[in-house]
Amino acid sequence: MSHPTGPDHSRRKERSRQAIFAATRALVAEQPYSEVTVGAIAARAGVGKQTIYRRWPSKSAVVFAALLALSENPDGQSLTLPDTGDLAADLKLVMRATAEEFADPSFDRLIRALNTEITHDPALAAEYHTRLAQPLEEAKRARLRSAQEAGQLGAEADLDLALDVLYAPLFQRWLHRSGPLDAAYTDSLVDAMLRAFSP
Amino acid sequence: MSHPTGPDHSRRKERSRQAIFAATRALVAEQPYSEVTVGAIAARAGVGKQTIYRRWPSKSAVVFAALLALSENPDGQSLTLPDTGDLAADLKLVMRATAEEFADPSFDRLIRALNTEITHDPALAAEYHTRLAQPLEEAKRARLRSAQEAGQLGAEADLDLALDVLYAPLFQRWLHRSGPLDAAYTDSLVDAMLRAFSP
Amino acid sequence: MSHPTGPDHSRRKERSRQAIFAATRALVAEQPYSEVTVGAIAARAGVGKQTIYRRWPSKSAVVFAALLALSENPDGQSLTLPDTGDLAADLKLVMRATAEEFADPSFDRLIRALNTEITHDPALAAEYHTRLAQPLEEAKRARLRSAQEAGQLGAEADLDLALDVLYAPLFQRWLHRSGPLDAAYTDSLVDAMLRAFSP
Amino acid sequence: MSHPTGPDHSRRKERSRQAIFAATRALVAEQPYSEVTVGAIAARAGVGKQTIYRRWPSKSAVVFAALLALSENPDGQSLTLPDTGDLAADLKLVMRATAEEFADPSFDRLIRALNTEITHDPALAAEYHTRLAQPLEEAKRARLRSAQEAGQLGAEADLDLALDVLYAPLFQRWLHRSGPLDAAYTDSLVDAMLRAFSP
DNA sequence: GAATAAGCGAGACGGTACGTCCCGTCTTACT
DNA sequence: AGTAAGACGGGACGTACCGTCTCGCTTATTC
Repeated sequence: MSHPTGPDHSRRKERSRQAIFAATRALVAEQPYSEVTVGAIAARAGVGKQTIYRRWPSKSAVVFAALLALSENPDGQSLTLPDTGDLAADLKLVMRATAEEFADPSFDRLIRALNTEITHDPALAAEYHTRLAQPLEEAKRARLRSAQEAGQLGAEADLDLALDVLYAPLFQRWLHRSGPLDAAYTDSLVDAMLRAFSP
Repeated sequence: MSHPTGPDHSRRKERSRQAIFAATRALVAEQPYSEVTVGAIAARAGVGKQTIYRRWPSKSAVVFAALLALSENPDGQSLTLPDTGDLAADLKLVMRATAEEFADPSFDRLIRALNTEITHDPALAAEYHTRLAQPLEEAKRARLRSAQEAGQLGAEADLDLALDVLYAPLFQRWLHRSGPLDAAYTDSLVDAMLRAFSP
Repeated sequence: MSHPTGPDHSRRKERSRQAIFAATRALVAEQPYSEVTVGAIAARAGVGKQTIYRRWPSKSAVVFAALLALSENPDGQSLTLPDTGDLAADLKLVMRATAEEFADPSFDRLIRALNTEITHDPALAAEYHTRLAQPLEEAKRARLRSAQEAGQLGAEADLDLALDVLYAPLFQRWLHRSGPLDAAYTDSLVDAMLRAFSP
Repeated sequence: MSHPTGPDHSRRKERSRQAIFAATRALVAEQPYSEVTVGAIAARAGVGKQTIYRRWPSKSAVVFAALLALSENPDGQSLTLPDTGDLAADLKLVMRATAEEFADPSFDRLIRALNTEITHDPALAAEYHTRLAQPLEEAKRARLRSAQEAGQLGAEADLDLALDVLYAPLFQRWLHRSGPLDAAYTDSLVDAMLRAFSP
């Protein structure tokens, strides 16, 4: 089973691919996204600019691919959220962890860059949803479904809506820096969601 | 009554100011934000580039000012939301109207541009909150407070959290284009919020 | 009397023009012509690349203009060759001086570069002839005409042909490095020309 | 009898060699020399770039080799100029023929390219003289020597100088396009040379 | 006749210069 | 004094080739 595109320069290809991703992540983490240039990525990766342009059409696409490659689960095993039986406790734990991730400046810059890109490019947005957001959402939905089956959520509860109610306020507060991402806030979101969707 | 800046050039100043804002809004509405340039705004407004740079430090600031000027309530009268006494109906009406606004492509582009800027620039974000978001939020909060006083919401309800639960999912769905912004969705958000915060 | 092309930024313009010419001459003199780049000229001149491209269409044109500017007689006074009455002595003197000029490595590189350009671009060749070659040729022709009137050259002698016979072998020997450019050679050219065109 | 370089791939080698030369000549004849690229030669010849770089160090060298291969006398027989006993007539004939060769656009481009290369690269210049120029010059010199022995040229005449006087003006007029390469001009050169070097 | 290894076509690679675009500043002529 | 116009120094863009490298395939010889 060979590629139809010609000789398989796969070793060099893979090496440069990883170098490009590493350089991209480093640069996006250490300076504002708009000041990252394709030339700088190439130089840091020890790669010609053409090697980047041959594979991706724009800076956005490279950055996006670099973040995807970082986040993707390579061995196909699916994510699962903790399930102790105590829904409120489990959700509060997970949301506090999420809020903490956003506190890291590098991660913050990376995700802001990613968010800007998917905001302006529907094609990237679609790929983002398929490859990153959906697997994560599915894990969250699975936890809610388990709670629903245990009678902790209403039988008719719209679990997707419940997830929106949980996560959208957190995301928005982070994106607009409109308030602290602390445990009090995430806990109150969990409580509100439970009041809305309990039986 | 002259300005403290010297002889009275205020008429010219005001004329060019309005021309710049009009040109900015037109350009941002008709093409991707990143392709709008200060040079193009100046040319369209029939103004020298320096006239823009003398007043604002960057493209973002001009765009932001143009949007502020558009949205601000010039005569100081504060916004109010409808209050028929039926909280659910009033909120559903308002949220459907909000969702419809987002459907307009020009408005969509403008708000995405604005959102990108405030996402990356905390100073702009602060100004945005003070001058645009807070007045609107205050109007919404006032409506909820009125309902709370009428006993339609719990006495202890956190009204800011309630607003987040109502609006953040709507905003996120629009920003990420993760689903239709239809009445079914906005209505279900109102219902969820009411379940969570009713007495 | 103003330029029709807009505001007269003539001071800056002239300063950058001279800086570009100086940088060009320095670079062409110190390295092979093909390794001189427009970017390097701009950097050395402390000028943006666009300032060069705004004025000349290509590297060749800049180099050519820089050499023209160097060689042109700014105050309109015409060249004259020595005229002692002894034609052979005068010509031998002039040709030895010409041969010595070619011995300077910087000058050599500059003239080779110029020669390559006019060899490949008829438009440049025409300009070269009008502005550099013809004035010089006219001076030489005038010396021969003076000799002709003194009866030292045949009345019917084709003076242009005589000039070709004098200078073309010198030029070719230099261009192809096919032999030494010494006094013996230039003197023998003068002698041959005199034998061919004396009465 | 095998080459020292290993197994005898000489047939393939020779085929690709000829393909490279043909492609090179075609490309140099049909477009400006500076726009001919090694990649284009390789593609036109149906050959990998490495096959070219393995054999020649640069584009110049390939072009030069292609022209040498074209012009060289493969069977070792030496050139001879016509010798009817009438020196003036013989030389005028030969020079008219030379002038006509230069009129062919393809030939013109080829020779200009060759000239540019040998102008800038002394090593190529040396090879050019040894393998192309000298055999031709020797033939011309032989014709003059024959005339000298017949008493048609002075016994002391410097035949190399005579050749320079004949050919350099023709070459220079072609190179700089400074006048028509017609019979009147070539004839007048022959006449001038004869006046200068006759007994 | 199959195994071996040299050389080939193809073309991706790291790198450099290209010529263009736009930035934010500066200069000029005009009002 | 402040403006419209636009040239300027600077720097990133995305492209074209350079000369090198790696790959799989073709050949021709060797066992």
